[in-house]
Amino acid sequence: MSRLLVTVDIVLFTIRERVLHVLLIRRLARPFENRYALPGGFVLEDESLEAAAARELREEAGVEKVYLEQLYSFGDPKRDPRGRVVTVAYYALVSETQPLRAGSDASVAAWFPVAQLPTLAFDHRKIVECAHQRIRNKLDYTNVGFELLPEMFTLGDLQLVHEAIVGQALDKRNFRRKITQKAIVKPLKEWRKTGRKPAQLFRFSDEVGHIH
Amino acid sequence: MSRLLVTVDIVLFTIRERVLHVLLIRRLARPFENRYALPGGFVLEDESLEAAAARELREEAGVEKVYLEQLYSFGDPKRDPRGRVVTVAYYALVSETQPLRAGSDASVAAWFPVAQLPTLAFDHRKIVECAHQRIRNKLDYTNVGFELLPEMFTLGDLQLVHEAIVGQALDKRNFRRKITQKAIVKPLKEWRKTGRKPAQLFRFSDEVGHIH
DNA sequence: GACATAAGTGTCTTATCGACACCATAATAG
DNA sequence: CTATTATGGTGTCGATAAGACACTTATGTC
Repeated sequence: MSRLLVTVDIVLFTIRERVLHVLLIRRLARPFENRYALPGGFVLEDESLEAAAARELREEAGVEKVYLEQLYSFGDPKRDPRGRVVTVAYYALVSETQPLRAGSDASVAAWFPVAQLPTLAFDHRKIVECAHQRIRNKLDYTNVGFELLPEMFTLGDLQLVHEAIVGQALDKRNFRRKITQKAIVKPLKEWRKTGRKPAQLFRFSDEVGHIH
Repeated sequence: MSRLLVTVDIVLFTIRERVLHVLLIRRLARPFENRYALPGGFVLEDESLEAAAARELREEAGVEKVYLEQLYSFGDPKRDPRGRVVTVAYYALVSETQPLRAGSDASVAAWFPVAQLPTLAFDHRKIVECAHQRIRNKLDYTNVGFELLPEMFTLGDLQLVHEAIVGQALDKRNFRRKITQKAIVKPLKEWRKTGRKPAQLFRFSDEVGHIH
């Protein structure tokens, strides 16, 4: 009946320049000094795991109100050289347009393409890979794709999100067919006029509700 | 940076009499004295989470060598009236023929149909429902169905397992087509002679490997 | 030998998924 | 102003998967 250190670590995804990125934080303390690691920290005595994850996201990444979901718990006794630490990993999704609050120490937090990560501290690489796999799997049967977009988006935007997550190009017509016939998206009467030909805007059809 | 109590709880499934059952243990101590609860216990300082789950299964249920997979972690600060306890839940699957070792205190451990559970201690009902949903979802695209069967089984057996998990009858011909064309099952040259017409025996085709 | 029980087998229809090519519209470059 | 370029938007065909559906066969029991 021993007490253990319990942390949460969060894999925060976003899409920048059509590429899936993860937020990493440069460690200033030992162990793994100067290595990049996931945002995270200890769970306090009276907060839920999810609340801890949300708080760490706020404190370390300056991010508020994100889609947040539990990923997996990692408890190998040797995963932290300092001693026994169990971590409950979460993943989170933010749209590119929702900027990180500058409150976080910008010099240490940075976005990395998920396909080109630096060497990470602890077992964080494994955690990132686990999270990436999870959102790839959930792309088809849940709403995770929408969480990486602003409220209004074009079908082109949505396709780019899917392509960034699965890491390969998709057929435009097949993609649009699948999305529209699932009726999880609601066409608006507005068109985006930027760029080339105006594109119709859509929003997530909240009548369906969020599926996890 | 507070230390927290960390437990593992295990939802152990089996199929008895064509119905999905869960193993529960009657609590002898407070809180929830005399209520049924999931087998589980504290994680020791130097064992992994999975090792803790396997150990508790051995100690409390007398079960060895089962399919064991992490389910979810529950960390509501109020989930245990004694104080803060984070639990990492696992689910496990055993075949009906693999008997529980009598070593466990048989008077307190008992199987309950998952559809007719007694009132459970803590948040264990939620954990069982979460596990049930998980294996239902995984039935189609993983091997969980086989883990509830002995090494050799008939397609009729396998169909009964699927029916017990999804809770409804399946069409025999469609089921057999799906199973056989996925080639995840290997026909043997043996027939089971019990019952009525002899039925061909199969085994899980381990060439495919286990898919989680 | 009649009956009860589970094993085993095929077709048709429908839905889904992937492959595939062209025109339209607006901004920008020359 | 017109040529270029980038993105938006659209339909068909074939393959595959999935669901609905009924009868015959082998064995044990009464």
